[in-house]
Amino acid sequence: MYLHKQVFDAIVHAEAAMTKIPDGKMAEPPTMSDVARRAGVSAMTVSRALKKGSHVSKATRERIAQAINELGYVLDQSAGSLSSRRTGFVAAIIPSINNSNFSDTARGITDALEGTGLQLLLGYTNYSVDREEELIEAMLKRRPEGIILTGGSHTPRGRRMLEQAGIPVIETWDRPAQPIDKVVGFSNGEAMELLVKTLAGKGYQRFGYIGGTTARDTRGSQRRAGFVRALERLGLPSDRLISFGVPPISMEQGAQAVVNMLERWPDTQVALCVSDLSAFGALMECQRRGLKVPDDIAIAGFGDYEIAACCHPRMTTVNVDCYGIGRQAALKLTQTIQAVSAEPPEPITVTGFRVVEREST
Amino acid sequence: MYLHKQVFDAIVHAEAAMTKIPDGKMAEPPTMSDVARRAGVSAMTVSRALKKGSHVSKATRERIAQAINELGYVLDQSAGSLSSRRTGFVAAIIPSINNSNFSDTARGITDALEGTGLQLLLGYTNYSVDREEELIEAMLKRRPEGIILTGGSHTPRGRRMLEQAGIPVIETWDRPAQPIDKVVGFSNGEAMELLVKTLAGKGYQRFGYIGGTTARDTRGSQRRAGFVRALERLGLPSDRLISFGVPPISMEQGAQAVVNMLERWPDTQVALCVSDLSAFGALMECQRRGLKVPDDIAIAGFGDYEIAACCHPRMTTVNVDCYGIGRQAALKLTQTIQAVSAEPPEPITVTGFRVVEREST
DNA sequence: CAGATACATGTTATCGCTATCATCCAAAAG
DNA sequence: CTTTTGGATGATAGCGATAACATGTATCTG
Repeated sequence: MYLHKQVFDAIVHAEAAMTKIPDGKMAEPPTMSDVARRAGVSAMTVSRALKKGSHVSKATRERIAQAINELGYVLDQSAGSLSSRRTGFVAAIIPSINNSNFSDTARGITDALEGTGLQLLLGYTNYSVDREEELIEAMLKRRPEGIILTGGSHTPRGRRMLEQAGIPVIETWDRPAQPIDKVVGFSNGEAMELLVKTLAGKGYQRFGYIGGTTARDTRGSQRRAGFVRALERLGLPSDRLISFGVPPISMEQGAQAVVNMLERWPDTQVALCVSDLSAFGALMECQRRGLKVPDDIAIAGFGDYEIAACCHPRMTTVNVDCYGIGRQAALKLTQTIQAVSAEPPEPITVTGFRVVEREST
Repeated sequence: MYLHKQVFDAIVHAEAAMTKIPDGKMAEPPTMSDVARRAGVSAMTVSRALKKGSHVSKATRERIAQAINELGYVLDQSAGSLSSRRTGFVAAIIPSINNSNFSDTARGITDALEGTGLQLLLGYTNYSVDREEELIEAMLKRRPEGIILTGGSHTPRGRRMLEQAGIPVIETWDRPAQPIDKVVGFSNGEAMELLVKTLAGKGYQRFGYIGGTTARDTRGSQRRAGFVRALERLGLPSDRLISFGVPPISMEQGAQAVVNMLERWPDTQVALCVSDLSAFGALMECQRRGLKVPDDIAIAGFGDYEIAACCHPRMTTVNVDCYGIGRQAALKLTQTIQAVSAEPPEPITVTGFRVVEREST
């Protein structure tokens, strides 16, 4: 294409990487036929040589390898996919790649995909369902063989596209009331409830909660709801709720929120935070103000980030096995794809969580 | 009669996308021709209707939109790419997505790509050049329109593939001696030198350095080299070097390393760390041991992560504008791609850095 | 009102690869 | 010595879209 070629030419000129053809025009990147011609075989044989497990004689294979090397040929997988109807990748959409539990999930997916011939294509939404819809469409246009999503909230159109895509869909990190297809997740509400109960068991009575505004982050909202529910069951006050900023709320926002909380309810005994990051911000701010944690105020987070195990005092939190969620999601995906004769996997996998008690409570 | 069959087929298609047809096979997803038939136009017109800026009458456009909706059609971009020679995505390869400066760079890229019609495809290497080579090949097989890399160290084969790919290549976060193509980066060595000089100016004399083993993380090695160089110039001892673990070294490793350092050189005045994460680990460990920071020992990091601004005491570090690197890299990429008549961009952009002095030194 | 101009649409020929079937040949089997 | 077998290879026909050109119609220009 014209545009493409210009760019190509410019670079070739700059790098002198490609050879000039007599008439002065630059060479297009080589195709499989070029390789075939040079190796004295048919294109089909080159295709076979590039695919493991097909019958190509050793001699031919070597000649082809040499031709590929000389030409600097790289297979065009898009063309291959079109023909074979297999694109060789799966899509995963997570809210954020930065400083978040979800990147561990992404690692889990990558690791589980290792050796399956499937590659991960990652997208992130910044916690926006609209952005998610865009991403779903962009991914689907490239025909992934499966798709892994975070959470169970999608736009109606996004949901519809997923339902009609004809590929396995795995929703993670949540337990949607109406799953699209398969699920690997846990109840964020229950996890937070467990934390509240555990701390109540240690004698705490006046709980506060710090999180973002509820609209965007559904998992955050569920944690907050779990907080309220648990306290109501225990007959303890559940109205000390600080909503501070747009999710994901940052360390700095956690710091501001805890100040806010202590102004409104100075006798709060323990502050639970929507994530370890805001909890950390709160923890540092308390120290800055000369408050002793946990003696003057206890603090707990959610997610068991590295920071929770490493800060001082070390922080109580809830571990939700982010990496395992990714692994299991990818596993379920590949099992579904390969479920030709084999049993299809369970539609729903509930992953575990556990409270990690440390020094901050 | 004929019409009947069309409608029937179409309905079967639409419904079968989510269910199974009687014979148990999954329905094929609808193609552009299916849409065209249903809308009573040619495939080409459907293609036009899906592309902005092409002339399709309002009435036709609406009929097509309806057909698309009824069939749940999603454009197959791989097929389109093959024909148009434009895949509509750029590849970026970063060392790590987890808790790192590089995810900010990724954000910068995404943001700068907004509205260009180009999508980001992200891969991460876990700091392994071999993994990088694999990723380069995997990406190139999908024919990106450009590729953004972190750093200037690649395997010979990886480098060769990049040179011959015929697309713009941007190396970032570094100033390679022999760039492949374009560069957006800074000298990690100089940045660390500046930090040393700044702190020496405050009176510190006995500097220690904490980093990972030098083999993998080239940027880490460069920072370390800058550390040594700066001290030599100042005539100060530069032998207090702790290499602890495989990069990227974690918070926990930073904690262990600082202990190690204080055992070997108890009179160290300031510990510089390869990143804010290890610096944070060191900071917390010092507090745990009752050391006052910065009075007993000063600590500085590198990268200006959120944690540096939020921890207590707030941490001195070097800000290197990660987000800006991503933005500028993506900008340079799109400029190069679109350099039809316009000037091609400068081959090398040097990004700035600055020391952020806070309470920990 | 002829010719120019712009828009609306269709037809045809690929894009680069792989599925499929056909062919050839040598080694094994009967 | 014929038949069988299976490995090695080639020829052909798409995969689903778009570029490029062709055609037809409406609107404008002088």
